[in-house]
Amino acid sequence: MNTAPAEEPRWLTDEEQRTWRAYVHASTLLEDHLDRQLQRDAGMPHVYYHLLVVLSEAPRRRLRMTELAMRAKITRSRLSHAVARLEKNGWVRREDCPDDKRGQFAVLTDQGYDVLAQSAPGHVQAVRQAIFDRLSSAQQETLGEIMQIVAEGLQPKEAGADLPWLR
Amino acid sequence: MNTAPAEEPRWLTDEEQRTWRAYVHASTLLEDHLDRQLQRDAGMPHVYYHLLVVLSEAPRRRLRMTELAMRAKITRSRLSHAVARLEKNGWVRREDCPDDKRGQFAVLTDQGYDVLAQSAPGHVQAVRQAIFDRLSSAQQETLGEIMQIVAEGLQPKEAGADLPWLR
DNA sequence: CCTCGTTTGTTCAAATTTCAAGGATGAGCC
DNA sequence: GGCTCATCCTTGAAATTTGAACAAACGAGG
Repeated sequence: MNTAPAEEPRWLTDEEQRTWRAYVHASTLLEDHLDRQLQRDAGMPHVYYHLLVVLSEAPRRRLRMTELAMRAKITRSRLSHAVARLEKNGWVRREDCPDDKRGQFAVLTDQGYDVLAQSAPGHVQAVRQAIFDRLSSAQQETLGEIMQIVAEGLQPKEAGADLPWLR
Repeated sequence: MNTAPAEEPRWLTDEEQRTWRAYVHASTLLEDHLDRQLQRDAGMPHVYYHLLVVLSEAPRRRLRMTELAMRAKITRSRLSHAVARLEKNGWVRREDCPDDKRGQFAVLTDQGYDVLAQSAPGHVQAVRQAIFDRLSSAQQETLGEIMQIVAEGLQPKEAGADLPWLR
């Protein structure tokens, strides 16, 4: 029996290679760009900003920690640290969950909402300048499709996966 | 004079919003996925792996620190720390530059090359499974174009930009 | 009620990243 | 040479992220 795969791996073609590198290159630059823009204008990195956005859209601007972590695609550990930091800034507050004594709600404060409202225009502009102003509508449409497909492929569990016996 | 922008910012349309969120979602999942895959199979995060790849393609498998930083799109500070770590692992070695006493070469060691050779198939497979196996050739082509465009828009200086008086 | 296994959120330490600062060298110029 | 400014890379501290370990609370059986 072999310790290594018997077959030569399917390497990327030159074309695929170029595409992949372009992706890595662009996504790196974009994350850096948005992080710097938000750090400068809102005082927090992109991930934290996104947490506030997700909270702002939830009913009563609050979510259970685990739910927030899932919607923002980060680990609970990372979220704990992030919320601690945002709490220090006064953007977020924790509240006990009445139904479940283990549970905590992360609540967007009024002050947090204000920061969001003030920095949102700049952020939208940055995203627009980096992406949408440069792409045709056909390209935008395809980009959406592609990212949808890629995300589905990587999603640990899609909606309903917690009910595997139904599939 | 106004302290705030006079005009309502151009918010994203619903369609743009969906596309943007799909992008953030997918790119987050993808980076996490590759980081975990490489951390498990190669003992380093994706960024470090990429450094080794870039070095492996350079003549004599070596590059000046600044050049490596630029090609990998990271800051020199980050590179210094990263190389220090890779040096501890024995995958990279530093060498003085004869022409410029300030300069340092980062050199990929044989051991580093081996690690790369051993982990490359798994990495390629991960990328292929996440992206290329799921996209039509038309989608792949468009993805390449899009990322090329986005990268150019964010590139601090493109080729020749260090000669601004020529433009 | 009790026990077992799961879920929830936190915490610690280690690793990584960022940012500002700094030492050393190079290059142009008088 | 000496002066000035830019470049090369490193360093240290603070911030962030990761992964493992943990206590508390839940919940299904028995």
